[in-house]
Amino acid sequence: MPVSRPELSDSRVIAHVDMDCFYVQVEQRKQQSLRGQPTAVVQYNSWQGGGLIAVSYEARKFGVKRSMRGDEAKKVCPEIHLVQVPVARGKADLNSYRNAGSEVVTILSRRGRCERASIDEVYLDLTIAAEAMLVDNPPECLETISEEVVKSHVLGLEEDGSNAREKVGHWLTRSDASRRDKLLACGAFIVAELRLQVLEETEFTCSAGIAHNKMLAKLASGMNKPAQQTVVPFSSICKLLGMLPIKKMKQLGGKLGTSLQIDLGVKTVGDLLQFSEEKLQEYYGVNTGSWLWNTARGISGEEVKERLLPNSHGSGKTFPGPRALKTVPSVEKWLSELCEELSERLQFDLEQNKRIAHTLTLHAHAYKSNDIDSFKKFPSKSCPLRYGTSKIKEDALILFQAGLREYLGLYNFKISGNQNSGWGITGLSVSASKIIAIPSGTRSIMNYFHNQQETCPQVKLSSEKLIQDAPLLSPSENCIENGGHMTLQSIEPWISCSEEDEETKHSLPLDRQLDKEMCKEKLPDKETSICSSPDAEVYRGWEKDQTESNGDYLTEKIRDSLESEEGKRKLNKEKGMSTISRYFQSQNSGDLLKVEHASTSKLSESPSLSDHQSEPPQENSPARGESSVDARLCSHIKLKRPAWSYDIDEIDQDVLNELPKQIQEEVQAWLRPQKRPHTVKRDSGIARYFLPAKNK
DNA sequence: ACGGCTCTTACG
DNA sequence: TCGTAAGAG
Repeated sequence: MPVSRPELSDSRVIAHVDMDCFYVQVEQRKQQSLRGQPTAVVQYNSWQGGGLIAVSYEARKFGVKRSMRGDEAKKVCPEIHLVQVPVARGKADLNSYRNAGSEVVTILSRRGRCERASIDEVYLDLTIAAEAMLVDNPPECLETISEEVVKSHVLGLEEDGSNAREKVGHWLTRSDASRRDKLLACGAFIVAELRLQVLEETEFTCSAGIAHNKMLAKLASGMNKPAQQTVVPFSSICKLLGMLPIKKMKQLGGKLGTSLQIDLGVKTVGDLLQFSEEKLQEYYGVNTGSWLWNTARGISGEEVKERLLPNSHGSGKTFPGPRALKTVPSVEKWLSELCEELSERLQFDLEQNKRIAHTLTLHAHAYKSNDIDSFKKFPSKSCPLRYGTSKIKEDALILFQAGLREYLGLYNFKISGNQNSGWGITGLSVSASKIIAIPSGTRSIMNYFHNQQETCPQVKLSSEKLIQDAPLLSPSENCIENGGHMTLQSIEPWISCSEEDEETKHSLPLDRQLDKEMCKEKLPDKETSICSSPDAEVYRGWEKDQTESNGDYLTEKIRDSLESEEGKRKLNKEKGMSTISRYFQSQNSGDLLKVEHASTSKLSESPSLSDHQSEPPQENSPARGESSVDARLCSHIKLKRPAWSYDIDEIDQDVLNELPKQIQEEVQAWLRPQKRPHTVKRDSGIARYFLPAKNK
């Protein structure tokens, strides 16, 4: 749902740049003979010639549309060239487009804050650059203006006939213009340059909108395509929105827009002006109501975020109708393909961008026949993400099984969980999210762990969560290995190592526990992470040697848990506790819990655990005031292997009492599961538009 | 029982 | 927090 943001400045210079039929351009660059030809990119789908996902402007003239099938397109445009999307592992492979998108983003980010909005779109905040230009090199002083910028469209200028360029040129260089208009004019110059650079360096054309906010820039970029740009002066806003069909506004293309039409009789954005903010809030809630009110006036304070890379990676496939997957093994097979692609992209992201994803999520669409609640949705499930293709596969399958069990219900799962009776999977996807840049430098790594400990010493686990998520925790938990060195050289090997290597030797070298359970607030962001010295540091692969059994162990447990509710509860407790135990271990409460120590591996040969009391200064040791905690944490991070299971009765109350209060509370809460906090249903509001139309 | 396949954001 | 839903392209 859209949310209103206060407008911080009304003279920002914001651009939206949109690649023209991007996939087609990528294919045309690859195969130059397609240039200028009516062309479309089709997605592999033998049914009716595949679905079009991008259509060249030449083909559009013939009436070819996206969301036509290949066969239809041929009918209206027999000359059309249909190019197939690359296929890998039995599914569409969009990597070439992603990479091309990155090329463009790199160029477009040169002049100001840049937000990658999708594979082929970015927002730019050019305020600073435009202000600077206005000071140093104002358009009114320019002697010549480039072809590209004089081709701009300026809303509100009547561009009738041949003198359009003259008028635009005049508007751009007017010395008596308002400051806002001058800033936009500067923006137009900058964007024209950027677009030219994109063309020269990538061969791609794009269109752009230049305005005072994202909403208007986006609107404008679509007004003159392809390969053109459009400016929205302040004075043109009213007219622009007054005419605009409500559905054309971003965020109003779906149910909300429909609801506005039906419930309020609104046809254009301008029609919204009649309604008071309160009225709109009454209908659509405070946030959306305010957003609508502001939107009608062309007000949008949404900022351009600095983001050049995606926040998540996903890989999915649909299995429509008769192709639905009906057995667990077939699901496993496809899951495996999807996980391979995902893993590959994660490795790539790691190498290229030094980022690590922390959460793995599985989504599925399913149907089941002959059941009361056959409309139930397949629940999505997530767990900590462990690097390594086969680990991802393993975990994804576990997530799937957990989801399936929940979807089918205990009874049906037991009866038919494994055979094809009554259920089918029509869509599967795995995705990786919570992608965080690896802080570089020993100090920042130390800081990283330290901060996490400082800011969130409490293990954030509610009993509710435990029960819910228990079976979903990672079967094998990694421990943290921080050798104190991190260099490119040291990171490369395990990045590029082979599958076997990866599986036997390298797990993800990051603290999933620490960041996930101890301290989400203080994850290193641009401010806190120190990008200082490229000095020697290592993220060693966290060894693993307790893995093999764990996957099976978990599977067993799930199976066991099916036998009785009691079994289920027990399992949950164990899983939750193992999570807590990991924390305790890193807190150096070795005797608190009885753990099954796995054999040591070569990585843990260094200083022994007992050193932890004394300062174990490592090379490049933190050696700052707070080093004691750091060092201790690190030594544990380095040496301790979290237990997979332990005996709950072994918890020593005395030791427990020594723990920080918050931890104690968490443990107590776990020992005596508390009732859920009663969540109050939000004041009814009128959530009408969320309901299917017929229910209204 | 779908156009496929991604991706982001907001909410409870 | 996780899981869901809407929305965009």
